[in-house]
Amino acid sequence: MSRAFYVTTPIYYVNADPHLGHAYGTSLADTLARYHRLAGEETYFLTGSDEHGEKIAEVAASEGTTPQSVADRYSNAFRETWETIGFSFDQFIRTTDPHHCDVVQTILQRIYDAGQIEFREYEGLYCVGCERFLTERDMEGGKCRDHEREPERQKESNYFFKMSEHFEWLAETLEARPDLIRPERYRNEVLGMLRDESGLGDLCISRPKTRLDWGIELPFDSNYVCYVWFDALINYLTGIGYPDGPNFEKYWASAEHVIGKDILKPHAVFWPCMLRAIGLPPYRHLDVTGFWNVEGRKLSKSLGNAVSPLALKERFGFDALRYFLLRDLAFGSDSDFTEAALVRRINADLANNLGNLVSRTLNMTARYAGGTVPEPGPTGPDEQAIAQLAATTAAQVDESVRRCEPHHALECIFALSDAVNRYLEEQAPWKIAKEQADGWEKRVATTLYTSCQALRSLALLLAPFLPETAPVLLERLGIPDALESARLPDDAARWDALAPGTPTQKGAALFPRIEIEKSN
RNA sequence: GGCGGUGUAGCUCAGUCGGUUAGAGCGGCGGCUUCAUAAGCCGUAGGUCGGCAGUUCGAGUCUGCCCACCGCUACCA
Repeated sequence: MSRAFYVTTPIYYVNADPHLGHAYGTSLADTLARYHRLAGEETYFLTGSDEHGEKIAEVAASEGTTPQSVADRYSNAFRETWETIGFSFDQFIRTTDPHHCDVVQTILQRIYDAGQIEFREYEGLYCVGCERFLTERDMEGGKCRDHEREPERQKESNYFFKMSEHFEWLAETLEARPDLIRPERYRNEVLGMLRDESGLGDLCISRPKTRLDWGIELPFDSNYVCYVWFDALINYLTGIGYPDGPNFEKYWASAEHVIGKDILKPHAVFWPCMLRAIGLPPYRHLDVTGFWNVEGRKLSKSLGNAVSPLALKERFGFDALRYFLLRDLAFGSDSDFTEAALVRRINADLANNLGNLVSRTLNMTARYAGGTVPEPGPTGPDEQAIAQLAATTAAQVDESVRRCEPHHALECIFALSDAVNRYLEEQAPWKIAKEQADGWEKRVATTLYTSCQALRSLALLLAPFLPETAPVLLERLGIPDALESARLPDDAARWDALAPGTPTQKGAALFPRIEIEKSN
């Protein structure tokens, strides 16, 4: 029985166009999905859009249009961008899909029947300008910060999910499963939230329609709609056919959510508690990413420095961009996106190291071996060392990907490429070919054979990270179908899979070097 | 304020259970080489491991205090 793998991106809130941060999270999930597929696991990759809630209603009101049309516009922008880029998601879910709304209502009713939802009257300070209740933080000198007016004391009744009943269980679960939330610092943060109880209580899951009607109606009270987070999180279940889809159990048991650090609390606290109330086990991993700054500044709508993923794809190619994102951001930390750093990374790793290795290997194969993978002569310790390193690298990549450390996986892969460059330098087949001493042809053949095998390993290991480039490389190695039957990590460690006699093609530069521009 | 994190070569960062001369990549500099994308390879950088004190035979690696920056505590990936 093959293993399963289920990965999700956050569902993107439809009040802005896709930017670098969205592209990063989706690239990570896409890479994980591709890796696990190549590892022979039944993989399901879900992304989508989160479309309910006040902010969308506000945007619609300000534009004089309907929330649905705002949601349609941005949801399409995300879906089309992701399709253009070529992400390998299996489904693009929308929280306004009728099926999703049905599932949300089913779950609400079930939790309600189980006594996990309570109707409570709430009295607080309501700001007419904000159209919401204020907390102390929203006020200064007794007035709303935004509107500088005194809020009114109002009563409102709402439904609350008795979330706090699950906190003890959640804390124990986090203690028992150190890799549930990773990197570890975010797990610690969540434990902190649970410990000091600052502000964390039961979760208000309703909004009266008099205030907000853009949401899913509560099945047990048509005067209310569901709080947007409660609705949104459930997409992760809807997407794989909850409650009775044939694959639901299989996928849910291997669920892995990729999120940004800004939405840690809903995913690390609300969601596990909700799942427990629903009667489901928690997800397997929550992978929390850091943020990208741009040229030293925070990514922000008001600064207008949001970087369009499509524009970057146009200029640099998506494989290169994605490589930079996954390589340069230590998983979990923040990092700075600069064009200078991007160009440096592309040139140093993709052009000089990998791309040039491909060029020189395939060029020499054409020149000294008639354009086919040569029949090797006897191998020595140098060849065995390369083969050994490929095997080690495959194992390291597997481990790193499973720990959600893409930067480390890539570091290992490029160390292999680096080692092959050095190996070539030591063997110097061009020199041997020139001197033509006894048996020179066999020696050159052995060297080129070894390099070609290494390129094959590199292409397989890179396939999840560079989905456009890896197939090109495999094609040049004369094995265009290699990915169809490949199994990572073991196949990347095989050293006999590229048969002598296989025709190779030199081709153009895989990643042309980018010359320094004075654009900024 | 509270909780947490970070501070290691010019830049980005690794540094497991404390132990010989503190590492990598990039950049810079010098040399070699020409199969290759002016790419590659070799050598080099002498950094008080934020500061002070302590524990120890011995601390970047543990303890305390201090300084700086950052995150969370408030539904922007």
